[in-house]
Amino acid sequence: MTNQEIAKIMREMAMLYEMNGVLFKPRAYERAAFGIESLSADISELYKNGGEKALLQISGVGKGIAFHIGTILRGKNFPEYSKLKKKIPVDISVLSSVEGVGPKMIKTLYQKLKVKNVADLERVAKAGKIRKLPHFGEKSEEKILKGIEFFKKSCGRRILGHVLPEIKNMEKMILSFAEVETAIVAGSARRKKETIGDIDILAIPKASAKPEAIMDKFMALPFVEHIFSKGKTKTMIKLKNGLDADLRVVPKDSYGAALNYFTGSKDHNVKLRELAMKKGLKLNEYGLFKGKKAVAGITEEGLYRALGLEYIEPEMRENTGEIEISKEGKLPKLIGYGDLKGDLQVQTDWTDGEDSIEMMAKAAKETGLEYIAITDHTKALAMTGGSDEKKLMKQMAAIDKINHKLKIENYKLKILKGAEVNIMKDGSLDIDNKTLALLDVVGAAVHSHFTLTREEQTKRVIRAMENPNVDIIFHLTGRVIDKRAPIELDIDEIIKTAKRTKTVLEIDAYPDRSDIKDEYIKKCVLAGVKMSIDSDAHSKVHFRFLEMGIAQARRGWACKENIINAWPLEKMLKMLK
DNA sequence: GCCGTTTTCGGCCCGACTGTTTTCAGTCG
Repeated sequence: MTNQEIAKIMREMAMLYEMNGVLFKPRAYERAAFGIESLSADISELYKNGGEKALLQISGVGKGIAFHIGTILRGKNFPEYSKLKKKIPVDISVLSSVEGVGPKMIKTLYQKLKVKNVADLERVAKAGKIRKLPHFGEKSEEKILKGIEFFKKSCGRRILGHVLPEIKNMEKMILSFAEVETAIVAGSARRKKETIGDIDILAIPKASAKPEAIMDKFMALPFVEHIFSKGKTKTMIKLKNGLDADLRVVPKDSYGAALNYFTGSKDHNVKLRELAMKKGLKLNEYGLFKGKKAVAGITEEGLYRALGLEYIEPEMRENTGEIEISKEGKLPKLIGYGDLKGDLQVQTDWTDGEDSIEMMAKAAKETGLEYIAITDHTKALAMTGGSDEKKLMKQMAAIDKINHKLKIENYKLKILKGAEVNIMKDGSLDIDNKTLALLDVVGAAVHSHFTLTREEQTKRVIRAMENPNVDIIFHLTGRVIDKRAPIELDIDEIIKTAKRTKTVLEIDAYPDRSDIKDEYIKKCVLAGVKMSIDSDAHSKVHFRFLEMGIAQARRGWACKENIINAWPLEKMLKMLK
């Protein structure tokens, strides 16, 4: 069984207990589900090697839940689950994903109307049966139907890199309202998660302005599809692009507390509130209070300070140890959004890119870079017109010429010669070593045989890393979010080999890839393995993706010294093999 | 059922909005 499947059962358990009015267990199971979902190791593997004891290291999993997971993994019945499920045999996970439908409602709908799934729900709602139930009415029924409609066309979470321009645009529009003093996007977009489920926006009204006026303007924006709820301080809408957006308006004195609250993550916030409580304080979105007196909350910095913490960057706020380290004053100084000096993976019209070497170089310069490596595909990737040794030699000569030209034009940008060579099934490369040795930057990548076993894939990539010419492994796991699963790899073994062979692991910033992911970045930082942040640009407009790569690195707690292309050119080149 | 700078028992984050009632439960974040 996969981590996802186990996590799903834990989440269902949480809802089943919730339905039955059991206290505290729902939260416990939810936390266990979250812990399992964010686990990098395979839970069944963990159990096989270390038994129930090994499961205790999963956050939110204690003796009780470890025992239950053990039972499930041994293929046996999990008695409490079967019992509760028998009482209310419905598709809880799916039903609860309908907006506005929760555990208690699911229970009532099953007991009174035998609703087991979304199709049943739609049928009874359309038949007008729901409005006749006690505590339900016409409006609840309409709300459910609307929820089903959105459920049907819901596209789930969206890749942040894809929707970020729209989000920034929306932020700008709200900022332009006459009544708004300041507005900022919070939530998972501010934490720069790979994907986001909705957009949270915080606005502060001008002293003279009424919050209602801001709400009215917000709801009148052209991209609003539907209004879920509207109040003086909180409005929830659905956008035409399918995303939900919440706007909250708070007084100026609460800006820091509100921004912190709406940025999340939920777990980070809970931990902060617990910390406040232990200090005899109360934290909510309006401030940090001692009795009725606010002691902090105007700024986020002040809020953290009052809690005895260093300021924690939004990208770190996941309650994965950042609060503890912050207490000790030992937070890493994360790489900044303006810190990149180069980009080591750039494709051009020599293969599957859209623009010429010179156009890419000039666009890179405008982005603020000092060097780029041209890394077109090589011959095994025939569909891209990949280079063979001869074409690479030709391209190297062309790069010399363009570098010369840029120098005369006083463009302070250096183009490096590189390639994105293919790692073949057996770990060999599709370009000979003699030619690779002539390149400044050799990136190697898996573009085929995605379904080999974990052992085979690991061996294959390790062999590539052992090649004395391979400087960087590009997009290590090969995943494409929502399209292709990552290849199976023994990450710890890969990181060990990277350290031994001085191979750099890339953080591919192309939004669909975002590869390697944050938890692997954290492992690299710990192991002292260097990384690069590359755009994987296939067009001159793609350099904007570097922002997403930096975000990913920050979520993995990486600093400037961990990222080789944040270094000056000479120092970076010395690092390469 | 979990967890620990109130530590092996006794707590467990906090508030907005809605709909159906008329003081609050359910849902959401």
